[in-house]
Amino acid sequence: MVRVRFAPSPTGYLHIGNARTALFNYLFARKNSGKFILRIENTDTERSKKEYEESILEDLKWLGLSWEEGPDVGGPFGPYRQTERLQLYRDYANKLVSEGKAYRCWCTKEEIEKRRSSGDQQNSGYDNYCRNLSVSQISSFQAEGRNPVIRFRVPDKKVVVNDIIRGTVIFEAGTLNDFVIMKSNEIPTFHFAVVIDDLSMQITHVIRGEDHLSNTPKHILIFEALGCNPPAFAHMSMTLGTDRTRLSKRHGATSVRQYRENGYLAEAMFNYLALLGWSSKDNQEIFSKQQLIEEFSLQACNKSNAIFDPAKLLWLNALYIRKKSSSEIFEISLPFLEKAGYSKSELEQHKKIIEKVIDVEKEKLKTLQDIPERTGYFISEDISWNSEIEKKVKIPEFEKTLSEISDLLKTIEPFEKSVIEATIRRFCEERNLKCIEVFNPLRFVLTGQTKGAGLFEMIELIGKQRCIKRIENFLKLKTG
RNA sequence: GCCCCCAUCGACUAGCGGCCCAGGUCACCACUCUUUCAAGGUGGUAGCGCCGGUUCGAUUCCGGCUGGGGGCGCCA
Repeated sequence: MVRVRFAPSPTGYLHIGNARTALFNYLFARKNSGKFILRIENTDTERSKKEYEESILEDLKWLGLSWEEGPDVGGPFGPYRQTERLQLYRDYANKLVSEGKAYRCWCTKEEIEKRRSSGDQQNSGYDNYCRNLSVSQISSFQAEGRNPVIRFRVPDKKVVVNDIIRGTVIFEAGTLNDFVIMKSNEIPTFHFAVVIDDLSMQITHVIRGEDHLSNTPKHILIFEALGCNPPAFAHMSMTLGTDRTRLSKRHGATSVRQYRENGYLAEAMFNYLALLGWSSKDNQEIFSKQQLIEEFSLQACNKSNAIFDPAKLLWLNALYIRKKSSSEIFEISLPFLEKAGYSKSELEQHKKIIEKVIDVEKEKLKTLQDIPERTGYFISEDISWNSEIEKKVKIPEFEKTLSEISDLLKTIEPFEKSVIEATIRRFCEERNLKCIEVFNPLRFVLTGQTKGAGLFEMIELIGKQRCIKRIENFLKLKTG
């Protein structure tokens, strides 16, 4: 039984790169009919926040990922929050100490740094100072009231990582320093907690970012010291920003929360993230979740880092918007409409018309955020005209033509797209006017915009009375 | 300083010794469709980092170099 986990640390919103890691774990679990487990790694008590944990869970769910075991749903290997498992880590740590595989170290940060900078070797980090302390040294440290950390006694040997994505990677453990597994506050470090948790939660495959590849020997060494076989490892390529450095705030939006708030669809994000560092045999680009699950494999993962390209995400987003029905889009765009100032009741009241508008405007939408400005002139009673844009559409004697069209509109019955179009086209013909010279300015007068859906469907949706009123208002404005 | 990973168009990638004077997608450009804006259609610009091997033959295999990324925390 395949068991994989995603183990975020709740120190911020769900990052795009982490979301991709979560996604790959999820796909692998589903593909292999295994379990996907969510574990909260909150041993950094300084930076971990409950709000972040909640937001990460929300965003994962929004993305469309679901888990069988986790802090919210429980499970047979819980608890799933590391701060609730402290006794477990302490027990294992003490076991290692009693077996001589780990030891207490009383050095302060300053002492370590001092010895490092004064030493002749360029070697960085801890110098294994407390490895073999005498009983008297230990008791004198204790007498000083120092709180020790527990360090792992790193053996001098080769450690082989058989990585599913990268193949065999060999490390010389002798180049590692004895690293801390328990902090002086008796909270485990990441390296120790992951191993104990992956072990006790019976994780079979550890799928994580390449930034952990260099740390993997430490983890394997701990598994071995505990007399256990390590899980299989798969280190995915990293997600970088457009300048090839780590994706960070400098690159704009980096959390899935931000994309969600900017009007991106979960399906688009899901699909896009899957394409980063993975590809199907035939280079297919558009996948449903189900197809992705069927096609996914770790072997097909690319070894080189991938740059997050917002432009391609945007393209996919527009594509997924076009694929959705207008009632679906209406539902998910409600928060955006409300944010633009429409009340819930107002939106409910105009539901039918907004859906029609979405139908007509759908193919122009890039994000859900575009919806308010695209639908505003259908909902509002009155509109205003931007004088800058107006300059583009001026034509001579337009006022006169406009009032004639207004009169014409009054006579149209039924007020439907095809009838309106036929009437106005006939009008242009009779006056010997080029259609385009009439259509564009008319669009501007009626909507305040120079872009939008087909002119006649817009006129129909705006409605006879409002069209006439808008023309009147416009003429009033022009003639003083 | 030490250790590890990676290297095909601007970006994501296909390629697993000859089918490749390198294919697809996004972006970009042009044309087309068109009442606007899009979407769509057609076409185009653009890439195997460098140097040595191996081989009849290297994008593909090996080595070095260079470049990029990562790790070496009482952060995860």
